Amino acid sequence: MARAWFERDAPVVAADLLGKLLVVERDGLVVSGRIVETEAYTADDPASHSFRGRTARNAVMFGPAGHLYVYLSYGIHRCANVVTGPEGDGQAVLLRALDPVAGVDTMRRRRGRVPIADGPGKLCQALGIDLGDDGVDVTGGAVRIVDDGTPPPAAPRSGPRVGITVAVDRPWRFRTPA
DNA sequence: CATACGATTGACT
DNA sequence: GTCAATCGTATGA
Repeated sequence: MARAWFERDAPVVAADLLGKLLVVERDGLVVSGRIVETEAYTADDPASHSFRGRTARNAVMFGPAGHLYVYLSYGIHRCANVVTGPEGDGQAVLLRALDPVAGVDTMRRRRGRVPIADGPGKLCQALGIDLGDDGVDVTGGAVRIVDDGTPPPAAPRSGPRVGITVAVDRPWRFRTPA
């Protein structure tokens, strides 16, 4: 995807990401999956890491769109986001779940025989995304988001975000219907 | 400097 | 359904 595609507002990109492929190429292994669940976060959103301004951790969120924002969650898991919107805005889309497409055997090995990625932590584990990937460009390169021609669902399911207790009036969780 | 807590997951009752 | 794991970060003294 081109940079401009990511420069739109987070809720728009979040819905449009459904159906796209997330590809991770590393150590000669290619692993990919189709994105089926996302969540949008903006700077005026109390639930967003960017809400209280730029810090060392969320610096990438305030950088140019189309880059990966990876952080450690609960001291154990990693969560991957794609930065969206104008540079300096602090918007991002959390990649919550995807359906395995390629490299299923690799995903199975990383995930302990279960090649599913139905949660942000599991997704990163299956694809091998870690904190070293914070800030990488996903418009091309080892970690990238590509369009294989599959259109986003016409009627994505949306609702309140998971694990969020504030701003529940923003239905910014998007999911591909089963 | 001290401390409370989280955009989660998996194991256990 | 309940709960511990585990540590970087944000926040306050």
